[in-house]
Amino acid sequence: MEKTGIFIDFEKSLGPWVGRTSKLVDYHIQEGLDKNGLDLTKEQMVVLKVVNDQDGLNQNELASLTYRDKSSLARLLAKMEKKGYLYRRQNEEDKRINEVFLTPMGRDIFEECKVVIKDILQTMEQDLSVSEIRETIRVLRQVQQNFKANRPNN
Amino acid sequence: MEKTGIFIDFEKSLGPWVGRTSKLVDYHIQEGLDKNGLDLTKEQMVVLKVVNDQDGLNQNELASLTYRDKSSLARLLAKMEKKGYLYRRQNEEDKRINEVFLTPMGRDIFEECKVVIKDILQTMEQDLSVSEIRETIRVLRQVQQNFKANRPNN
DNA sequence: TAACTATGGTTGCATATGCAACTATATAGC
DNA sequence: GCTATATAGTTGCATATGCAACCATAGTTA
Repeated sequence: MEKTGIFIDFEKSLGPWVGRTSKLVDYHIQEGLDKNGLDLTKEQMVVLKVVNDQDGLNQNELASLTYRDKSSLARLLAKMEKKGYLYRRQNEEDKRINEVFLTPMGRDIFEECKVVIKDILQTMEQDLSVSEIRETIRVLRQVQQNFKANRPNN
Repeated sequence: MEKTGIFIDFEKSLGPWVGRTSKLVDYHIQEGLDKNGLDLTKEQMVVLKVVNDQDGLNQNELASLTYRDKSSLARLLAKMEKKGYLYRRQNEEDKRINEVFLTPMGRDIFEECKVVIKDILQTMEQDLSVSEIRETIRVLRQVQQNFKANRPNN
C-alpha cells in the first residue's frame, strides 16, 4: 500500500512529536542523574521534587500530582524510604492516611538534583526564544485541557 | 524554604509540560485501544505502525526507529509474534539478521488501530489552529535537535 | 450497636524498559 | 586457515507501570 500515508497526517500531528521528545528528555535526565552519581531514577526525582515543594501530603495526593497510579506511587515511596530520602507518618486522626516528609538527606539529594535538571532544561531550550517556549507551553496546556474531561489515574 | 521556587522557572520550562502531556496522550491511546477490543499495548501499536510502513526491517533498525533499546524491542516482537501479528525471517546471507514482516492479521489489526488513533489525535488537537500545531512541532523538533548530539539507545 | 459504604493504601499480576553480559555469526588481519 | 574484532540478537536483573482485588479504617444509616 501507501509508503507513508497510513495516517494521512500522522507526522504532522502533535502525538508522535510529543511522545518522542518526552522520551529524549527522560533519557537525558536519567543520564544526568547517573553521571552525577545521584542514586535516583527520574521518576523518584519527580516525587522528591513534589515532596520537597510541599511536605505532609498523603499518597493519593502525591499520586495525583505526579500523574501515577497510587500503587505505582506507593512502590516508589517504599524504595525511596528504604534509601532514607523520605519517611511516611501515619496520621493520628485518620489512621488510613500516610503523610510523606523528606529527611535531611532527601533535601540534600534534591539540592544536587536541581543543578543537574536545570542544566538539562537549559540544553533543551537552546536556540529557542522565550516567546516560542511560552507559546509551546500554552499549546501543550490546551492539549491537556482537551483531554481532561476524562482524566486518568487515581 | 521557598514555596514554589525550587527551580526558579521549572513550570515555565518545556520539560514538565512535554512529560505530562505525553503521559496523558499515552493514557488515552491505551484507553482507546482497550475500549475497541484491540489486543495491543500502545508500544506494540507503534511497532505495528513502523512495520506496516516498511516491511523487512531488522530488529536494530526497528529499535532505532521506535526509540527503544534493542532488547526491549526484541521482547515486544516476541509477544507480537506469539499473537500472530508478525513474524521474523532469518536473512539468508547474514544469519545474524532477522527481518520483520506483518502477517495478514497484523495488517488487519493495524487498520483498526488507525481509526482509533486518528480519533485520539483529533481530540487532542481540538481548538488548535493548523499554524499553532505546525509551530509547536517545529519547536519540539528543535528540542530534539538540541539533544541529538549525544543520542540514546541502540 | 450493627451493617453498608467510602476511602487510603497494599499486593498480585502482566507488561515495558535500559543496561550489561552473553551467544552466534560475520569480517578483517595475519 | 586462524585469531581478533565487530555486529545482531537474547537473556538476567532491577526498575516502573496500571489494573483489579484486597485489607484496614472511617463514616453513615438503620
